[in-house]
Amino acid sequence: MDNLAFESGHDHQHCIDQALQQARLLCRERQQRLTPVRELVLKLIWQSHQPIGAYELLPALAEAGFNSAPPTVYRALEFLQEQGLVHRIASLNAFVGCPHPEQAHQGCFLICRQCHSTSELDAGPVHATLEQSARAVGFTIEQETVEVTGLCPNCQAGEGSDA
Amino acid sequence: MDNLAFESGHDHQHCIDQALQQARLLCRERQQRLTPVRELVLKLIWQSHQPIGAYELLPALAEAGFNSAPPTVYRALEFLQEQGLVHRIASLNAFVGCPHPEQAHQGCFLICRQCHSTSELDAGPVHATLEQSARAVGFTIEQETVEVTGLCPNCQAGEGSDA
DNA sequence: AGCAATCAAGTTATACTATAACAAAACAGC
DNA sequence: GCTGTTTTGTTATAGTATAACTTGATTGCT
Repeated sequence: MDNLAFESGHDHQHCIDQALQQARLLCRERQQRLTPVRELVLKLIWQSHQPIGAYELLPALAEAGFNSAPPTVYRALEFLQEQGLVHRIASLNAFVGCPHPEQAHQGCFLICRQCHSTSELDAGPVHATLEQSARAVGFTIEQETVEVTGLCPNCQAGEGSDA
Repeated sequence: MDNLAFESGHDHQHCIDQALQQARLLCRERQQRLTPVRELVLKLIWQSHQPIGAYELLPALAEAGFNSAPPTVYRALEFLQEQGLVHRIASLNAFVGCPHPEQAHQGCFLICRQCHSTSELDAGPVHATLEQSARAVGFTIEQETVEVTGLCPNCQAGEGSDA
């Protein structure tokens, strides 16, 4: 689906701008308010371009003149999650920008344990498999947490030359 | 694989006894020490038969005369996880007994949001799907977190009659 | 524009989850 | 029994998240 995270030479600033632009558009369409603090949180998350912890965002909020107590950032994160603009990575207690916020979906992530780059995959195939297993036992799926940790292509190369 | 959690009439005490028996056996085989505090933690986890938080275990440890500071339980949990006897559920910050500790494997869980019963599925099918997606982008999988939340059969029945 | 209702942000306090670091005790092999 | 190793006790603290109440901004109505 979207594996920019594993490509070395992509235009990061372009990523950020595009994500923000789309967020503004979506929020307008949905009549949701992408307030300054919410937009800043989203921008910071995209700037990191890796899963980032809530508390890591606080200093930048403070610098920008906002209140930098935890509830501020958690409230922004809650909003952004509701709008599908960011996902939470449970195994890392961290948050990452969603490259496809236009329609609600479950996340499915590949997370490099070394460089922490994270790629969101199409959750479709995994969902189909899970749906089948769940149906077999009569379970109704509402939410899926699929987080895969390992080594991205770049870091595999690195490990090989180290050894 | 093992869906006891969704079957209403299973012999719970038997579950617990069997899990403990197998744990003792495995640890002996592996020359690992299933000390009293470790065994107690394992027993408590199986008694709950649902994901249970580390701090919820502390009172019972205190009653049994052990130190009940967090490190005690976290160390026991770490050991039990290393031995494959329990899994951690990242999306709940909780721990659950593993019904198949005899060989290392990734967990794949169905978690009922209402009654909190949790069933560990065979991770094979999901793993195959993930492996394929990962290979396509050159990612090497090391660890999988697959946690599905929804409604178990029993609770679906309950919701129907409520509405 | 003025008002009321709603939503968002500020603020303080605290709950929950997990680990670091060092001391004491228990255990295993010689 | 001595010694090195593993486990447990103990104290302190780091890291993550939310409750509850106050203040401020925005919206929609008249």
